[in-house]
Amino acid sequence: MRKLKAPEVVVRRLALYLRLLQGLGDEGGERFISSKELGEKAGVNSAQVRKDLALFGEFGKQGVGYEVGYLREELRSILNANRTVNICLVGAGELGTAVSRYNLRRFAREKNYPFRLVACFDTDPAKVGKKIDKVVEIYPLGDIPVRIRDLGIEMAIITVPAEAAQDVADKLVAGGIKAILNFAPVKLFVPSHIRLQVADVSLELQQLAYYLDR
Amino acid sequence: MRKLKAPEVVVRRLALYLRLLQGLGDEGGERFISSKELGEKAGVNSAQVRKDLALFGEFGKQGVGYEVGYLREELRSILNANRTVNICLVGAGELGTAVSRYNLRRFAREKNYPFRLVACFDTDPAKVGKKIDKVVEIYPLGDIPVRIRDLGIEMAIITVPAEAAQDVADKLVAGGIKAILNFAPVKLFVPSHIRLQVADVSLELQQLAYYLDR
DNA sequence: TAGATTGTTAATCGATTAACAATC
DNA sequence: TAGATTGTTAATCGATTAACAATC
Repeated sequence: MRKLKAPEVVVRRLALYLRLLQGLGDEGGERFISSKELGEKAGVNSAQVRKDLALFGEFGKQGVGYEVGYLREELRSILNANRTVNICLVGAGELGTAVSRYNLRRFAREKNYPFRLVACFDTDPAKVGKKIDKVVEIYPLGDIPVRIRDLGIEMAIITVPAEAAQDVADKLVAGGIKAILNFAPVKLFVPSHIRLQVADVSLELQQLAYYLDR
Repeated sequence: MRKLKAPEVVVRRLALYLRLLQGLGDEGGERFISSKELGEKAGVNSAQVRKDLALFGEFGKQGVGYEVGYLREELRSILNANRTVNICLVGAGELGTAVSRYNLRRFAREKNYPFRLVACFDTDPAKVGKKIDKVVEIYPLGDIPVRIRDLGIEMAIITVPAEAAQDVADKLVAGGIKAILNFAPVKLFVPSHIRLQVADVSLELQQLAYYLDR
């Protein structure tokens, strides 16, 4: 349990480095990779790659680079990608169902995909009791605290309408969730010990639109 | 056509301010809002709000604040939210279909939602020719250049598998797209005049996972 | 006028990049 | 040994916050 407070932007790049290393394949490829090569794949400066990694240890060999397999395992360990993380989804609408299936499939197909969806929640009584992909049950929102505890859920994805999102976030926090990925188009406020990540499609489109005609 | 190169992070906050102002409602609310109030809603420092806005003009009145309706219209103009922007989607799989429907519905329901989905593209011959929500036709990838031109498409959303994403991006760029929102779990490389925004669910989950046990 | 809040300058903070001695 | 590349320090760059005169 490292108590390291790396900047968010560094964590994001580490996740990218890990993905790139995993894409390199176990066999057949080069055994070592330099910060220059990794930087090119990631679209960042080689000094930045070295600095990011150096925050967590000395993983490289001078004159040679980083051993791919070793660095990959180190990053998996740093990012908690070396264990299964149980997640849940709140809001089993169309987007929520699509995201759920996407996740379930990656978990089933990729041996290193660490996120396992173990529960969904929805207010709609017609949906409660049904299952997504025949495996993940949909529970009522009131079950959030029990299920988080009993199923060992650590992170949640919110795909409810904007108006409901803050209330859902509050319930998740009260239930003991540790991190939230929010798809709802609202700014959420959560206690500072809860990690919050934003996946706001219309905000991102609006950002892109700024650059049109420029 | 302002030729202003505002930092990306400022543009993101402007989009957030605009959404907050739109949420305030035309009638009934206060006529003016201070940088302090807007900052609290947005979760940012009041000085930052003033600085962000001051980059584009003098929108406020000393001692009073910003007139809500006026500031909203200015922001809509700055962000190109005051006109309809035609968009397309490549990859009419489950996630793509969900995102498409989400968009179509917001466009239909919210009078100020500026993004209109006018075309989808997919390689699957079984999908080509069908329509999403009975209104948006699915075309083969080869049609990208023609449709971009004929339908006046400015931005694209990519929801194809990782392996296909770079090729799709290249086709979109060749067809004259101006901006791309990428959901595929790969780092894309595009020319510098093309704006690229990332919506990478598994990368965001991986980022969140870092903070577990910390 | 007195109080409030802007727009802007200056101070602070943090992140990126360059440079290079250490060393494989 | 000669060449390459790391880890790290120093230099640069950019973004955030504080402070305040201007003024509604």
